Amino acid sequence: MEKSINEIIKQMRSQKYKLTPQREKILRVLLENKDKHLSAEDIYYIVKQKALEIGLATVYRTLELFLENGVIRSVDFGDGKKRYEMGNQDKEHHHHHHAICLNCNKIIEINEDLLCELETQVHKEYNFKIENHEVKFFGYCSECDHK
Amino acid sequence: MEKSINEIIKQMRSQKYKLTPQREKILRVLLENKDKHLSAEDIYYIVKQKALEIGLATVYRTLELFLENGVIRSVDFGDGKKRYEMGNQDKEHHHHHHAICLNCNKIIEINEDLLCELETQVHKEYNFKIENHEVKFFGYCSECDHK
DNA sequence: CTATGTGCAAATCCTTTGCAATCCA
DNA sequence: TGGATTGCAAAGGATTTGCACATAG
Repeated sequence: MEKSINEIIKQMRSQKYKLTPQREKILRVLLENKDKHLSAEDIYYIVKQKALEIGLATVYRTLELFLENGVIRSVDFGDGKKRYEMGNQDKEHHHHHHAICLNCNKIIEINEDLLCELETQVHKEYNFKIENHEVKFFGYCSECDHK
Repeated sequence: MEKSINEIIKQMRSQKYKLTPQREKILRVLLENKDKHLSAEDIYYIVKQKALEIGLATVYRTLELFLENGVIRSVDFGDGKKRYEMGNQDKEHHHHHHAICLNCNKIIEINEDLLCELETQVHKEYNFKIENHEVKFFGYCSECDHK
């Protein structure tokens, strides 16, 4: 279940963070675009459009803050910029995968928790022809686990 | 089976490409560092060290060339720069996965063709504690497949 | 009030590009 | 020779940082 904006705001307040109009607006933009994978610049322009003066640096700093607090997560589609979406990266939370079209750059969200059902599955369910896949595991190696 | 340097050189020659000392040196550096995941800058310095004057732009241009011809592939560990290694990205070829330590940034190569055996497997075999994994599929969606 | 947060501009980092000089085939 | 390739320096795009001013709590 996704956290509501109020829960997140409460969470922020309870820490040493201030709830500025900029932060709240960025949060709302992210919430209103759960399906979009916005870049920092995307967010910057959307917020400005909504009649709030804001600097690009503030957007970056706020996203960094949200990232550190598990409010959002970042995804990298290899196009040179990071994108952001609601939700944290914890293992407990739902992971969804992305299929990126090499031709039209469309990003298809694949809600499939098991990685087991490999190319065949993806191909069947989404009619997406896989040319290449990339897997990254983030975590701690045996030497660092105990630190 | 990996192509030998001679095969690759032959392959380059057979096309419209010229075999310059810079290109050959870069190729050798890549061949000699199969396990390293070098960035363009890494390669630049290694080549210079080997007593060959070269420009960083040439390194980038050569890597681009090799990439287009399937001589090398690029990997992105999310640290802001691309890294390169021998081998192409074809589905027919062997894929290996990377486990990236969040603490020491060590990159562990996981030679496992089946993705099925998920976290449990990786944890058992490499003693790597996964906090997060990311999967990317590159290919063509149903709308683009036929083009 | 005062630590925190903001906007702006400058700085950084990686990568690409323009161009005249150079080199391989 | 002549088109491909190089090195340099400048340009580019994304992100970060320094700093004086503004503001939430």
